[in-house]
Amino acid sequence: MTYENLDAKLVNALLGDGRASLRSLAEELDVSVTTISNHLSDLEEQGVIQGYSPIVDYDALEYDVTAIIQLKVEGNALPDITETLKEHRQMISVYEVTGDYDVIAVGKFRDTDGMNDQIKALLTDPDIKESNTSVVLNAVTENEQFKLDIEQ
Amino acid sequence: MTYENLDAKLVNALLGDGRASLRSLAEELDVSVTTISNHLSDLEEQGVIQGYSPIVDYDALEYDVTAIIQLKVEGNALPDITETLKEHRQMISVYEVTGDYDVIAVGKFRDTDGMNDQIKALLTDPDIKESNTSVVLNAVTENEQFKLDIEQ
DNA sequence: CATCGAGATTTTCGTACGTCATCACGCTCA
DNA sequence: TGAGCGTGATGACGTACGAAAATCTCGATG
Repeated sequence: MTYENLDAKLVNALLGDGRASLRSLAEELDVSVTTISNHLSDLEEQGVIQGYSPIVDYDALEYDVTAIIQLKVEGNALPDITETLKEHRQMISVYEVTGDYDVIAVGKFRDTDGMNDQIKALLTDPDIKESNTSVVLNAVTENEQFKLDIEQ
Repeated sequence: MTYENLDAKLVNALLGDGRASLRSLAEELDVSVTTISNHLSDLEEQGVIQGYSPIVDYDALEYDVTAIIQLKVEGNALPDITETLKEHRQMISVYEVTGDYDVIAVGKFRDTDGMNDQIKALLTDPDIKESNTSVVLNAVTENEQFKLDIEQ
């Protein structure tokens, strides 16, 4: 097994259970606990693994509405706009993109009223030339982290 | 402290560090280890916490291209299309939405060639009436899970 | 109708025990 | 020569269990 292979397998194992103990990981990958510990530290230091998080079901917590907001922005205002969006904690993802629009953002809200209020407040910015909001009817998959290829 | 309050604080603490030990969580929230253990089990059983995951930096792993794909679909083919997208493991999120398009999906690819191949393959489906792909220039924030309100 | 209180239920706690993570060390193998 | 291994020592960890505390239930009472 190559070094990189073990790293990829380790990441994949953690993607399966982010709270798995080093011992169980060692058993699963058939290497020693020491090796797991060393590789995991390396992955964290390299920034491949940036941290750990519970997978929270916001639907179960009464954040029922997800919306995808697309914006056309005055060219030089793009950094300001994305920074503003980023500071809204309910914005899950904010992307600067190519194509018809300049920014695509995904946000979660308690209800349609909460969504309306926040989006209307956002759109008062004069640097926003055009906007387009899609409300999510069904999140088929969301924020799914995929497992890495294992080279044989 | 109300029951719900402790649960929200526990989720928030885990959002800060998803591998935090029960003891450190107990100390942070000023309750016993047993209480943390019980509440955490409950949150997991209720589905509020659906699991745990490392936060993987795909950029560091040579998945450099993120694309947002929007599709207009023949009405009755929507479930098939979303299911197909879901099965592509590199699709991070797949949403059925209101608005101009019927489906919005976010995918990650090794490079633009890989992206092109996969998207072209997808678009051969005759039930897709129209598509629009935006390439992400800059992921300002991505898949950020936000902390819960704590009712006082 | 508001209040009380005994009993049941739920929630929290402390303890104890077996397991785990970490670190340093020297060894093995290719 | 460096990646991986095993060992041993130490402190931290997770879990089970019974006891204690808090909360809820609901009929009785003034």
